[in-house]
Amino acid sequence: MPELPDVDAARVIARRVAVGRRIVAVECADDSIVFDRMRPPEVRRALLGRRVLGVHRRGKHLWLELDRRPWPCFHFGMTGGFHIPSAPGRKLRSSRLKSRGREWPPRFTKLRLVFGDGGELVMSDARRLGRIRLRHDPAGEPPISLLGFDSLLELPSSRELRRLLAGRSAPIKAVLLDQSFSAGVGNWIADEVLYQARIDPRRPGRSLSPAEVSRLRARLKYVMTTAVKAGAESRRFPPWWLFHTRWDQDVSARGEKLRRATIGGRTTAWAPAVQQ
DNA sequence: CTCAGTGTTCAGTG
DNA sequence: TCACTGAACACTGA
Repeated sequence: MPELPDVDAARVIARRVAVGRRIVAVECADDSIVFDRMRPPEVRRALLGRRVLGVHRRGKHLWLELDRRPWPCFHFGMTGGFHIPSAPGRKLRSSRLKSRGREWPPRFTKLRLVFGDGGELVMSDARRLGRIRLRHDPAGEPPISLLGFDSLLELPSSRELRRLLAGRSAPIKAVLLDQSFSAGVGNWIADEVLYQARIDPRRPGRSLSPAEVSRLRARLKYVMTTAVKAGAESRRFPPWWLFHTRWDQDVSARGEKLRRATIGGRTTAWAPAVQQ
């Protein structure tokens, strides 16, 4: 699920159900990997009885602001995410919905928060690469303090971006995936941005011309804002985006032949005819 | 059974 | 010390 647009959608959901409410019950899986060596009692002690004052995001990290520290911080890894109970359906149409999709709490629930008004927020994670941590100053402590600029909210100027890229010999795709460079860029967004900026993902970061850096910046801003606006609902992305064909087609929607290779440790799709 | 996967971290290397 | 690379992590689903 999670690239920055998905995480921002989770932020909006959490804001709606949690802000202004008090946590009246906490269920916590005994999973010292996802909880980063914490045990359930420590988690419960920090959260139970607290009021939620806000929800914050930086890059792909989220945290809840409570009326007392420490605060819970969430990272979704590859398969984590927030869930809320589905709206009370009119008629529960028999077996189909029961087995899949609508079970509550969801399979792989790691943390379940119940609020004073009866609302709930669950963090689940099948693959267990996500993390839940407690921090007294989330933005000031690792891992969030180690992030680079937020790719949605604080894009540097082209000039600054050129400076940041100057020392980078890794492929530009790998640089974009580096969260200490541009926080929030994930695999498909890196490919999308490079496709739209017409830059070969294998190019060393430092080899980009000023014009290319400007295009990169503009397309990063455009892809992020568009994807966030769409609420991470990919059906609403413009039809010509690489996104729609990058996993399973030989050509882009515009008819350009696609090539795939591992770059920066990830499967990368690009259109050599238009990306140099 | 095998393999890839929307992400990060760590060890080893230059 | 820094930057880079690739393996490891843990599990699902095709």
